[in-house]
Amino acid sequence: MRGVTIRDVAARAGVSPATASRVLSGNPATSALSRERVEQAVAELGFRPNAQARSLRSTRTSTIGLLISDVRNPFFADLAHAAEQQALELGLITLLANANESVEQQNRYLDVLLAQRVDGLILVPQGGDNANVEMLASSGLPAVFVDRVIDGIDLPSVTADNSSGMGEAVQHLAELAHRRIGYISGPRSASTGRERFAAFQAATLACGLEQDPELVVFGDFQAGSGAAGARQLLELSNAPTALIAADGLMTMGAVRICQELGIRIGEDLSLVGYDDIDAFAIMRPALTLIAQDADEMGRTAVRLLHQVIAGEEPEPVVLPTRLMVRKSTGPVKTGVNR
Amino acid sequence: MRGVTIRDVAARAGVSPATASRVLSGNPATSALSRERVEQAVAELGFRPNAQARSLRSTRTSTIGLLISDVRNPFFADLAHAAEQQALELGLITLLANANESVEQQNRYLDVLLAQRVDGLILVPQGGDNANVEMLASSGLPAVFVDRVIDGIDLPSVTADNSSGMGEAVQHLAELAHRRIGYISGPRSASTGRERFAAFQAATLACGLEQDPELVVFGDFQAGSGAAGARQLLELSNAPTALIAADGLMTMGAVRICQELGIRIGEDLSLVGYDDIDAFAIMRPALTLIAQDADEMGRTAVRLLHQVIAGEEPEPVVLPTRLMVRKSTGPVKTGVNR
DNA sequence: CAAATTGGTGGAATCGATTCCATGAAATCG
DNA sequence: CGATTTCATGGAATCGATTCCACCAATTTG
Repeated sequence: MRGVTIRDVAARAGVSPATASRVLSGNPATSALSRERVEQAVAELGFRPNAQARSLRSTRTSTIGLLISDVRNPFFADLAHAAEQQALELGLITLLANANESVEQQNRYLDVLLAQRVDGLILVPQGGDNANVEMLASSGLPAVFVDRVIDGIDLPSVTADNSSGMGEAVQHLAELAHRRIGYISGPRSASTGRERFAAFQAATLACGLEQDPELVVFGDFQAGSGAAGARQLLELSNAPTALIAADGLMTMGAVRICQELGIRIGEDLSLVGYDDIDAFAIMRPALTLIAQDADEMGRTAVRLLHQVIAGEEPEPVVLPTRLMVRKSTGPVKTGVNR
Repeated sequence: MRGVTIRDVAARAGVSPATASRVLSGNPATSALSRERVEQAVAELGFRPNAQARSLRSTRTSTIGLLISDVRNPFFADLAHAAEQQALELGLITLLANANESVEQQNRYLDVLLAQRVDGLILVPQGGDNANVEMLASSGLPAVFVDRVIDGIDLPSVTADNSSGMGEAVQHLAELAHRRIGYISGPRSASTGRERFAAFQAATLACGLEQDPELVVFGDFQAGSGAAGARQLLELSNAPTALIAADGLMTMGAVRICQELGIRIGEDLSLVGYDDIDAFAIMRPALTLIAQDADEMGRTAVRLLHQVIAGEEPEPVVLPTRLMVRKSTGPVKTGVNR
């Protein structure tokens, strides 16, 4: 069954490999007769073109790579799903790779995807060692950044406005009379980590809130660090009355810790999460959060990449973020010390 | 930068392409001198071997395909993550593809992955049109089923014991005096859907519970169908006092509906979920659920595939499932009609 | 010291599909 | 009706790395 080549097909159809190839690639310069005979031979032999051989010659693979930072993060799962569907519509196949929030693994997959000669690459860059990403950018392979960018590397990008949603969140908490807001930040190595933190600082300053460095802890966008950060903040002698976490997984970690410590979210503590993850809607209390549109981000990334492949130079796209107020935030409790 | 071939490297190093190739593939029949010169040339030119050309000749790609049914289902996200890490340890690169619970899309990706000449394939088969899967099985390409199987197609598999956890769950509910248990089933097209349903029926029979066909609704393993199913069951004139959902996403849908209908989970209604998803642990009340080890399943699938690639014929592996009792199940309320 | 082994090397064939180029037949035109 | 264009086709080169085979030099062995 395996090892059926186009030569076998051609022989069976009584034509040359050249003609068989033309039929298979939809080249119009083929007669109805040979088209029919080749198609029948293909069916009879169960022929499957070897993509390697094909793209070796034609230098196109109709395949794009999507290198995300964490499959287990629902935000990226959604993004990947939307991107893949959009790619399918454009006739592109998506090979998904998971950097697992590790630069080393990112670089490894970068190598693999380049070696696979994908037609283009969508990348959620990890911070740290950028050598491979720089190589990618200068290689001329169509590529776009999604969600995060790397300063100094000029590639088209789709990102979210990391500032406006955060500003709304801080203002919302300020209006509820919170003065000390704890912040569980993403890593400084990620642009999203830096931008959200900067937005947090700017907003607390603008609202005249306390700017105590003790109120900020740095995590790595994974649940464990969110938990550790929340614990550290909540065990402060002068603990914050509200908490903002900078991504979905760290939010989950923070929630877990609140429960362990017996802190009632929405009453004893106001919590603002990040990312509009399904689970956050059905939690009780439902989580107030900063939402970004993962689906739109995924789709846009593919469209941008498609443009780059077509030789265009698309402008960077910045999608909005917004605060969704639900039940995990409330007025600060005055006089009651927990 | 692009288009550097091994010929360029060889020329720069002053050796033949054959020697350059040997150095690059770690063939011991190379002198220290040429090894050094080739490596330097590679570095200077930024040479990247073309995987297509390589595997065209050597028929190995060191790449495996992992075709899951839904990236957005945390169970499969966990499974994919674990599989990928295990593959990396064995020196294999995982290309992840997402069937999106659709046979058509599964078949499309099956074509692509075969054309990419992956060394092996791990597949969560969709039900329905099996033609492509049969083709796969008879093609001789190393392949294993994970999570689900297709009857009549003899491939090594890693599945969960869909029976024991379900049995425990029904018994647990029976002990809490529930007599009418609603069941939100997976599709009959999936082996897991069928097996869990069969286990549910067997267990209700064994425990002497009601076997009303009205108590069973069929979903498609996605959140929407879980919601629709839960609504249908809970709006029954003679509604069940307990609900079991057959996968994680349908469980989430069911929870959402309970909240919409104002039904207090764990008090008005007992709910047993499926899959040990992080979110289920931090929900209030924490969900009682049937847990399977997604990580172990992913790792085992890769190990099995590795064995198949090595020419062995591994036995099917069945992993245990177990009931984790938390707070969403409680004694049936007698006398109180909601 | 001749013969056999070992080790490194280069030339050339190879993997399978695509595509350039030349060719011959049919169709169109002046 | 001869000349030109169109069209389908086959032969052969090609993509880039691997690997078989032959070769030569250096070493070891009888």
